[in-house]
Amino acid sequence: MRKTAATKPATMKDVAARAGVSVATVSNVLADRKPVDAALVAKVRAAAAALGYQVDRVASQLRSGRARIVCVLVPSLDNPFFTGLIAAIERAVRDEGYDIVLASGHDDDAVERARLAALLSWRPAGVVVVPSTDAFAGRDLLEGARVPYVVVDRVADDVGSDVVTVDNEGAGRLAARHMLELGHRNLLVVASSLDLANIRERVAGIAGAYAEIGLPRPPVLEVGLSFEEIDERIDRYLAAQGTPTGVVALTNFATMGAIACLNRLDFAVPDDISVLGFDDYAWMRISKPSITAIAQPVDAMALAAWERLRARIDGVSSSDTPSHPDRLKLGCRLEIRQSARAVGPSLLGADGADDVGRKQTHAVQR
Amino acid sequence: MRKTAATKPATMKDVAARAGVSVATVSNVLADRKPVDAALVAKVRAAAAALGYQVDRVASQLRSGRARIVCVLVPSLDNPFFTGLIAAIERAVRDEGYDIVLASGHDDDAVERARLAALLSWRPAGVVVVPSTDAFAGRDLLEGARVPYVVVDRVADDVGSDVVTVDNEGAGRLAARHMLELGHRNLLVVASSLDLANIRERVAGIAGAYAEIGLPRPPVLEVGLSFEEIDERIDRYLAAQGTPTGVVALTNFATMGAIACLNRLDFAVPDDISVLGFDDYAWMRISKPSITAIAQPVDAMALAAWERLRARIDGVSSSDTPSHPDRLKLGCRLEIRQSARAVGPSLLGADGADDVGRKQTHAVQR
DNA sequence: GTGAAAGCGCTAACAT
DNA sequence: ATGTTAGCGCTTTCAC
Repeated sequence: MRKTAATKPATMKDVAARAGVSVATVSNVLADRKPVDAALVAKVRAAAAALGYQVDRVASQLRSGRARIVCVLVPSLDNPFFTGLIAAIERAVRDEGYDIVLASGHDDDAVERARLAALLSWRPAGVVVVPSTDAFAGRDLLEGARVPYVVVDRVADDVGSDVVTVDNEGAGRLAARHMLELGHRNLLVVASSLDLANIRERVAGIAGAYAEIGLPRPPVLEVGLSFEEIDERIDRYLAAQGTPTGVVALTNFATMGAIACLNRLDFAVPDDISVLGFDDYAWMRISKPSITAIAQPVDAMALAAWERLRARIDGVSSSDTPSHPDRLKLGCRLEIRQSARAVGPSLLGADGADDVGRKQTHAVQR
Repeated sequence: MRKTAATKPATMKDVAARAGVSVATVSNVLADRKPVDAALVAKVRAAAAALGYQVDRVASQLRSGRARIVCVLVPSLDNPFFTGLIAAIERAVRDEGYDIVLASGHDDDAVERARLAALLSWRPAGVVVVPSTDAFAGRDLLEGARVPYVVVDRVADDVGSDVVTVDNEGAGRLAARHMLELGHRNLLVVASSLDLANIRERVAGIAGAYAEIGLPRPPVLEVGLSFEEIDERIDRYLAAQGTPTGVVALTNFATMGAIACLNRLDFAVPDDISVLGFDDYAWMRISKPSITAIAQPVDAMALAAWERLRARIDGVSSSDTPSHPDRLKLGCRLEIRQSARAVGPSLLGADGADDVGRKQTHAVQR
């Protein structure tokens, strides 16, 4: 049995013909735009259902100029932090009739630009972008397109666009103070790449916390993104510099890599060495030992980004003067578990002793 | 300083005017469709660059009838298996000029249908769908839309559409035979939900392997999807039925949940109890002990799905008679690590002793 | 409350 | 090789 040749999908005209009304009426009924006589509404609905008709959003967008597309561009789809962000954006957006067009910058400026150009050619209502590098190679495209957009997570300099980030310095400080409280003087900071501003801010937070109490800033080891690299760099560092009492890893990959390396070298965590990681995933809870970590407010970031974006989208269509760019900085949480233990008396004053299992930096909006 | 009101993006007409040519020529240059005089090409390119012009894909699609959209619908964006699939699909399609419109069925038939209807209204070139349940609530929409589509991973019955799955029964058999080789007579199978055909197939594979050598089929515990549930069900089972020598968990969530529960109950893995999990993620390698697991060929699945889809897309446009539906079944790999250990002599014949670290089921195409 | 008709930005057939 | 023009399916005036 041979399938019939691909029939074209039904159009509004088909529905109109079947219902015995004009296309304008069909449009008004299906979009619930103008009041239409109840009898006609029923006829139109019946005809549409019979034909399995769905409005062609492409034609709709072209004619109306109103897009129901939100583009999301992230540096990588292999990183659970970004896919978590996407999941949260999807939840926020889907009930408002928007669809997500997704792309990855593959951690590369050139790819980012190319993908962004492709995304923008859909003339989306707005875009959420996590730049692949501090260069933010796609910014000029975004500006040129005059589309509402919000930059999330990786924000290098203070430009005039809406921004949602985490309080990275506060997070670093939070991590450092926890380690100080546990008596760690001799800390190693493991960072993916110091080319990323958010990572540098985390480092700065740690350095600040140590400096505040007169301790030298802990050494920072830049380890890259592949597990092999991470393993090798840490291994070499330990061989050359000796073993610190604790490690703070500044990304989820760095956290995994550090633990993998320490396991391989047969260091016991936390007995031989303490580990404090970044990001909070299920495996960190079930891991043995469970991993003490700084949890980033992924859902809140996504929600805030969408809220801001929607405000801009609605603002534009109602010819509102857009308010000034919004810089939102969300606080992180410390999840105290088993991988970091005390190696001596607290190095903080008594005021640091609010150690009840979770701590939070302030959410700062300015 | 006040921004100027949102200027409309440049159109092809603008570019044509600036370059002193017709819109048709602009179109031909930018789409590289017809040969155009070099001098004009240069002028057009210059004008387009000056205006930062990008073709409006919405208008382009409406007019040409050719879409460069691939829709991807998965049951959940919080599951690394599905996000891994998405990542691989993105890599495959991006270089061919397609963009991905993404949606989640949220493990719910009704949501799946609704999201699919929304996706289809973009009139995509094709869609990749992982059904949320065996009911595959969206299938009729897909059929009605006469759009090329391929069903991935969760496939309940043998319908006439392209399908890419894993050899679930083979995977189950692979897992079971490994445990048998390690001498496990007393096994517990932990499944998320037996409402999913692929899970039932894995169970059947395990049961088959045990039956083949005259052993009773291992008990199967259905634990749901939340960690709390998993923990509670396993805890209760162990209390009531006693401790098996080994656990086989049939999804990544079940694997995590099982390990979490055993950790909480202070069972040592693998000394007190062996664990064999499903899916293969970085945390399983770094975990202590590292987790022996069945790895699914996520990238190969995505690639195969796209290849099939593209063939259909191209086939349709060249008025080819579509070939018969393709059912592709890919083999899984066993990653032998530390979480499953021998508890006695192998229960298999000597032919089962090919234990060199990795095993693979056959890739079957039919 | 309903319909006729214009036109969104582009592509493709046709004319030159 | 280049230009002119119709029209994709819809939304939106504007008549009625």
